[in-house]
Amino acid sequence: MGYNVGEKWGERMPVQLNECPVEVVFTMLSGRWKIPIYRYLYNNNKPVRYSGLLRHLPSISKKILTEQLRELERDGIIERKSYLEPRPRVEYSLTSSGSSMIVFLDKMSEWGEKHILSNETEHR
Amino acid sequence: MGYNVGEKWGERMPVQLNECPVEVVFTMLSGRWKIPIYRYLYNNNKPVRYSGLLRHLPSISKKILTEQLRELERDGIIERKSYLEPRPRVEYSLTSSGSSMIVFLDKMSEWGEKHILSNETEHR
DNA sequence: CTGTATCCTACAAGATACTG
DNA sequence: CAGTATCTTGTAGGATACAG
Repeated sequence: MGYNVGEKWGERMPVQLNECPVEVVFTMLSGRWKIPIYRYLYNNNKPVRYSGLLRHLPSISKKILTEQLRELERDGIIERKSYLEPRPRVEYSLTSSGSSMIVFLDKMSEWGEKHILSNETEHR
Repeated sequence: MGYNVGEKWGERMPVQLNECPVEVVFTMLSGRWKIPIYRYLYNNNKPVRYSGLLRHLPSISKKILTEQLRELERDGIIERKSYLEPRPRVEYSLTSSGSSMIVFLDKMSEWGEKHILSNETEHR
């Protein structure tokens, strides 16, 4: 954890070198809908269509969905496959790199389950 | 990972139940300076003064520093101790709960080291 | 030294309409 | 079906001045 302090956290730009990997990974996943999208793809465990995502995420707009998908794709977390067949469709799925994020996401979830509740009760 | 989709991601509010822990933990740590602050406290391994943080984080303003510290404190990640002695000072340190975040932060860092570079080379 | 109080700005996110 | 193109808005983050 001995990295320089980056000047542009949260900026959704392609990754720079010499940044703290934790900050970089955080940035990759920060976006109102990225974790929900990840969860949906992960749980489904098979490619999901654009319209499927739209249906599953009740209050997202198309513009935002496309934006977040493009960023996830750019960062190598998801994969986009377009089929122009009879009825055109686009399918999204996690890349192997994306799937491997589950290692720390699981740990995060565990930490959360253990500490979020104790906060709640502590504070009232 | 079978949680409902929260409506208020990124909102820096006290934690609600029934949310995805991953999203909650993400929210706890999202803030331009939270990871840098965490890193500084973690690496120092002993209480750090407000002015020390201010000096270490070159381009942060006092308002923002105080804000982020208050949120980290509210979420049980750091601890604030104020001494009114001859020369008043305030010291911040990680709580044990905060320190235990290192478990997933290390995994995140590992993932980052492995995948960020391969992205870079891939894309040029 | 350790903060508040104001004011300001940039940008992520959303609403809505249009398109290949 | 799977997107763009515009326009609007809320809010995180910052600059600066003042205060206990």
